[in-house]
Amino acid sequence: MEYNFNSIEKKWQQAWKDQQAYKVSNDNGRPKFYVLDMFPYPSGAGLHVGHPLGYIASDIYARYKRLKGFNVLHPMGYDAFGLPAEQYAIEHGVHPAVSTQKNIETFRRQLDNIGFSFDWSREVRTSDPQYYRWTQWIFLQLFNSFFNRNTQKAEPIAGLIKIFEQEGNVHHPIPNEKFVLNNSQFTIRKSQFSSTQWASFDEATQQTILMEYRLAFCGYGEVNWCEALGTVLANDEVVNGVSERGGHPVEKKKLRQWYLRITEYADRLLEGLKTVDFSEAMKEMQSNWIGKSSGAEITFAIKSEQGKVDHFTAYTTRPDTIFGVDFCVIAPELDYIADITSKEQKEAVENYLAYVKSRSERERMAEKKITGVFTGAYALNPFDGKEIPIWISEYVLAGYGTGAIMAVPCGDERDYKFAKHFNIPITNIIGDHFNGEEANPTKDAILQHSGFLNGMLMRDAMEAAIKALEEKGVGTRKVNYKMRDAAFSRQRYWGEPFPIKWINGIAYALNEGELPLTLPEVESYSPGPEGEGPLANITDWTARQLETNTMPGYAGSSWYFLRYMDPQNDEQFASREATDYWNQVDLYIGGTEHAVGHLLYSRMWTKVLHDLGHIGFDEPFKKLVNQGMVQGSSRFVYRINGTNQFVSHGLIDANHEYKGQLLDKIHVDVNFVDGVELDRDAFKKWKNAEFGDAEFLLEDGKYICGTETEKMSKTKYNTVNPDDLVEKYGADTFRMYEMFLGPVEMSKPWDTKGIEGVHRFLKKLWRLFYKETNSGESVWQVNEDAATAAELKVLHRAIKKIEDDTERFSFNTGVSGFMILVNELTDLKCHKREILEPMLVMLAPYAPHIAEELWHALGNTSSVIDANYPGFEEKYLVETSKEYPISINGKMRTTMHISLSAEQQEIETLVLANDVVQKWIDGKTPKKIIYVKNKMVNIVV
RNA sequence: GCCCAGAUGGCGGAAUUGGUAGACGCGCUAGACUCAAAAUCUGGUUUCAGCAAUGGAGUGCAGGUUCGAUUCCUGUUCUGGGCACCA
Repeated sequence: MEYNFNSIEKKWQQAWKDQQAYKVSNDNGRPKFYVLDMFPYPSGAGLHVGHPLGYIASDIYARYKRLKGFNVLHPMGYDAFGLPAEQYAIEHGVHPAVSTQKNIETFRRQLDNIGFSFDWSREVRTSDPQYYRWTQWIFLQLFNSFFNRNTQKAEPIAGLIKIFEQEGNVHHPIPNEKFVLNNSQFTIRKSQFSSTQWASFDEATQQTILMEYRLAFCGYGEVNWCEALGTVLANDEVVNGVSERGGHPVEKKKLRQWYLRITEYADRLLEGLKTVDFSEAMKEMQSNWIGKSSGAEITFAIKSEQGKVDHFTAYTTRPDTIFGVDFCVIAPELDYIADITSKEQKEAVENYLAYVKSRSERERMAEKKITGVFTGAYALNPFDGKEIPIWISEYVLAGYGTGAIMAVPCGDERDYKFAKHFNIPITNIIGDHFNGEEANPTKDAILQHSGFLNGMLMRDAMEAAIKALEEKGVGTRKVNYKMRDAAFSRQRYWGEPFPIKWINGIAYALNEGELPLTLPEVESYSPGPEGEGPLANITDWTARQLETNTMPGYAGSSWYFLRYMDPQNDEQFASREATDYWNQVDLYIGGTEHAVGHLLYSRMWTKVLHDLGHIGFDEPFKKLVNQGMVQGSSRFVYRINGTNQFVSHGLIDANHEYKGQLLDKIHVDVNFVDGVELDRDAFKKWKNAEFGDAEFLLEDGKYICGTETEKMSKTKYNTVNPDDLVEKYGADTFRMYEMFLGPVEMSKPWDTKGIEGVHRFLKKLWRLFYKETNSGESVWQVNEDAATAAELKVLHRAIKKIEDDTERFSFNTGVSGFMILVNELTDLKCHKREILEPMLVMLAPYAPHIAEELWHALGNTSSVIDANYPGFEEKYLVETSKEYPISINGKMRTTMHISLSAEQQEIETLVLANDVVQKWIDGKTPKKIIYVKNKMVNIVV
């Protein structure tokens, strides 16, 4: 028998499928373990070698846990709604459902090649009506709930209505402080209303107010509008002012949009991070995104010519610096600017506002010039009445805090630069801490020139200042967040329809019985009128007054981990029994790119479902592992400009030329390159029209390519298809090699070269079972002899090492562990069942096919994947006698055989009895003898 | 600019709590088998000096703590990632 991996792998993949070997039941008496991969968006490009990295790691862990006696849930599915399929539909007229189905089939075929242990009976697809029915249902839960700030959790909106009927909203103020209700009958101060007022409101007014509380709500707001994509994007989908997908420009636009009131969960999302096992980097990304800061809002009286506006409010995190305020700055978008501008400054202000308007978001972010204009008005310092000029500048953002700041140039770098630029005098309140050259944001200075705060340490003065502000009624303690409510609608076709009906401008939820509201067929995927989605083109849809937006890509992915627990349930999104049993995802593997998108949204949805009593846990993922990116290792050829001559990399001059001639640097398909040496014939055939007559200037008879590490992509010809590697080396080799590349978390460039080594290892392992004779035959050579102590030692050490490595996700050293084991057994000429059988069980998570094949060859009838993971015995791990290094004062002198069973005391005796040691320490009594971790004995004289 | 992570042979990377740095693999190299090549197997492979035994240096750079530092501390350089007018 040769190691014919292709037939072995096909055979066992089929067998596992036939036996439904990976089908898992909800509760089979064993402890549960939930291993989840971030499900893929099935793109048309198929898998490259980077995609399976995380899947292989999770598969190894899932299989390992199964062997360890756990009931393991390890499902897979598809994030099937999304922009690319729709874009493809617009360009090629193919229905997104059709292209998505085709892409899924490709993905599935590629995944199956690698031998994963997914329970495919639990597959979910977010675009399946039986799935998105429950996405819509959860949306209705969000729509029909509000966040009760007093209990800090989501509660049904029906309860809020009862409260309004009894006491108005005194104890439940409208979350948006800027909200103003225009009602002809009542003037509502600070958006507060009584029970009688509530009762007198008409339906429209009541619904408008309720909309201000709903966790999924509709409102007008500035959104990130992408003209090229014809849709709105969430903040995390915009990178540097352009869309994450496609890199199209994004502008601010006011539109009616659906939102998730995720800001209400800011604190709990932050708190929850303490209870989960995510990397520090990941936690930090999330908490930066939430961006909690605490400080105070301070009201400044305004002294202006017109006198129309008598005060404004600024937000600061440093109320202790109140006496260092030398000017105030308000955002150009604020509506009261015209009312405070003086006659003299009117023209300058108007010019400035026009200038700001002319600048795009992108320019503003890219340039960061210091610009601004004086309004002619003054703010009065609430404590000493000092007149403070009020400026307008684009560096103050309207959307954060109050859109107005108090500027303290000696303590804040931006304020300092602004003051210098406009020659505003600077007050120094921190003495020597301020050198006049740059601002110093310290909190450890003693305050000066600060009225009643003089002599106080800044960190202590914060509290004192807030107290004083509150006592005077000119300020309050205030917490702010950078995070905004998440835009939750898209003017697109390929997404979940909202289960919402509009009647007289009021949004009403559909009944649960009307779900799923299925996506209708459309004739064209182009946008509807006035920035609306394609659904607005359908007469029947609009006649039914249905919402024409669809949900964004992250809707379906915010809860899919729950559906896997009970995927066929058509009564509920998942039974409480199932969610109680499977509970949190014990191990979640995926990339960091979802740090502030998917991971935050799914955490929020989980919390809402928990608050409403639908599930019993409020964090979805117990442990998160971020796999690193696999980068492409690109190869280049260099053509002399204007010729068909290609110059080998080593012949190129330091200034990237060849004998003074310019070179074109051309990406070449990495699959034609062996290491760095180009397969010249394959290269010519590749693009025959262009390179067919290529001539090569060689070095040592070879054409050497240039290399660079870049992102893996088709256009750079640096993608490697796993199918090809599986075909050539087998899935087991491919799996182990992906792991062998390095730690799962680390990003690394793909290099196919080393795969031979792993393949050689598997062949060597095979030869422990089958001996190749000189005549070319293979003979079964496993015997039933009892293992020797040396062999058992080798085995048990390997069990311990590989188990440890697997537990701590160090799969690369785990693979090394197998290599060492096989090398040692080969050296020992050990072909004993007693040793080889447990080895196969350990191997099964890493290389399941070969393990299964040899397991059956040993005469086992049941599958290796149902075996028990071997345990190790301590006694085989302990060295009975070992060569110990002995050092005197840290300087190593010799080695000695010492019995390890001896206690530390006995070792001292042994050491001191040794003549050589006695000579070294020259008859002196050692001060101490340090016995270090079974490794070294050090004598300090 | 701010925050985080990292830097180890020709290469990918090991060293789990401070204890003989360089496991394992690639590559290179010598040898075996072969008419030959491929495949396979065996040995060598941090570097400098030496025929060798052996000795010196060595984990980005400069210091420190320690009998002993890749590991801990301070400073510094570079690389990767994240955030970026959030007051």
